[in-house]
Amino acid sequence: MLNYSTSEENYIKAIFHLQQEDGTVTTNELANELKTKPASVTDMMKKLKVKKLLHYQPYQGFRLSSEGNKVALTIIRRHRLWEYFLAEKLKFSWDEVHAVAEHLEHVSSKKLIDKLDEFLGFPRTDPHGDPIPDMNGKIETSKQIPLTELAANKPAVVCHVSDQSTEILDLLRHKNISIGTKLEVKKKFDFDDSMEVRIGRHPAFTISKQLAENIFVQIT
Amino acid sequence: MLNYSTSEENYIKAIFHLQQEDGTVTTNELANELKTKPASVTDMMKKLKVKKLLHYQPYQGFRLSSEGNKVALTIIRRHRLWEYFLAEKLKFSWDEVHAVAEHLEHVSSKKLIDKLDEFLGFPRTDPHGDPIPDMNGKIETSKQIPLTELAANKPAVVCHVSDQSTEILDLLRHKNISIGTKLEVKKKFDFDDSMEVRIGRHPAFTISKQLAENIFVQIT
DNA sequence: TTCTTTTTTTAGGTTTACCTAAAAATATTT
DNA sequence: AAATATTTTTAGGTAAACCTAAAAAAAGAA
Repeated sequence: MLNYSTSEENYIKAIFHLQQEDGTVTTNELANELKTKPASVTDMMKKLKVKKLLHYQPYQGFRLSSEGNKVALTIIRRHRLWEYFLAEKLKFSWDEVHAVAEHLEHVSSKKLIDKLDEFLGFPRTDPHGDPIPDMNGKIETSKQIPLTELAANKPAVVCHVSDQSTEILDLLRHKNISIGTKLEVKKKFDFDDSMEVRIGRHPAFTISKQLAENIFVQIT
Repeated sequence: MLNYSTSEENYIKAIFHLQQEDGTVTTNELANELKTKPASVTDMMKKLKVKKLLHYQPYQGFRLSSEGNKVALTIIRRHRLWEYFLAEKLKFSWDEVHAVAEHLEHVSSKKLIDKLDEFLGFPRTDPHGDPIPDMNGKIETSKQIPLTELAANKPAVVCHVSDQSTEILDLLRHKNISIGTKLEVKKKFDFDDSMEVRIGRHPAFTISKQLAENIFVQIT
């Protein structure tokens, strides 16, 4: 696998994430995600097309080629392993790891990453509950659903929080929810889409629609 | 302290190292060290002068300002802590750490480096025996002398090897010399400046002038 | 000291990754 | 379907960090 610039890597990673939801990604979506201008996106798309990392016809949006996907997965592997390292070994808090990992992920030595993986004991998920691709780019695809879609009285475990702001962390800490928390939805209110949630034998409490949308769980 | 580009950091680091020997650094020396062209060096010197990181009058060579020195020491701190991490935790061999640390050193989070330092147990030297600056940029200045200058029968400990090629590593391994090895010079031969060296109670063996020049020791 | 060589700087060009503004293509409304 | 709005691309420009070639300054030799 060739080496790519930090900028190219950031584009590839962003496309990978956006196409999980959309299938195909548009110029504006990508410009917005990367806080850059549509014209810059078009420039880069031409370059990545020449490098055969993505499929792109002008005005038609784009998606990664299989080579592009492979590249994306190695970047995500680096990112998540560094996040795990920062949280687990250096005791960074949950909401601090992302920003630092954004920089570390661009150091591209394969040997470094594989040895780091080994040193960390081959962790399967990062501190946000996202799965870490293995050496071959294989990634666990567990069916994560937002809390809004969890049926009532189904026991589930929190595996991911999509928003990573300090504000949401604060709220989650207050409600005693973190990755690995086992919970059940007891009741949903159609009026404002809020819900009553219960952790173990504790008394149930209320969660807003906005919060529930950002909490992802796996049914247990 | 401000943030500097990877390129700026590499220039600052190179000047720092060169001025240890020379006091003042010339355009050609620096171009040679960084494998770039003299014209590029002049460009960068102008920029670093504006940023007040160095003293520079056209045609007069340059040296770092006190601010420049501070910056250099934080980069060296990052580099050597990462080298220590790679060797100690990830089990990289001695001659592999440098190349990877060259990339990691440009990740500029102060918190990352201070936490890494703590995680590693505040090591005082990197795997090559070079001292690691502390959080305030203080660096141990132990009088390291090349083996060529060590008087006969003075016990000393190997603290540094200046050349870091695979070839020298190979030779050192064969002779059983590494950082921390305690040795004594038994005899010097003026004809070719070779010397007889003895490690502990083992039989003495010969070291060439070229090798001795690259081995640095501290008297114990 | 003057001439020659070496070193350093200037002038002008390239590439990467951005940008703005305008043109072209596509989508949406009426 | 035509008009309008939005999205995307093109055209042309900027800054960083490099380059080559030529000019200027400094150093060394005759």
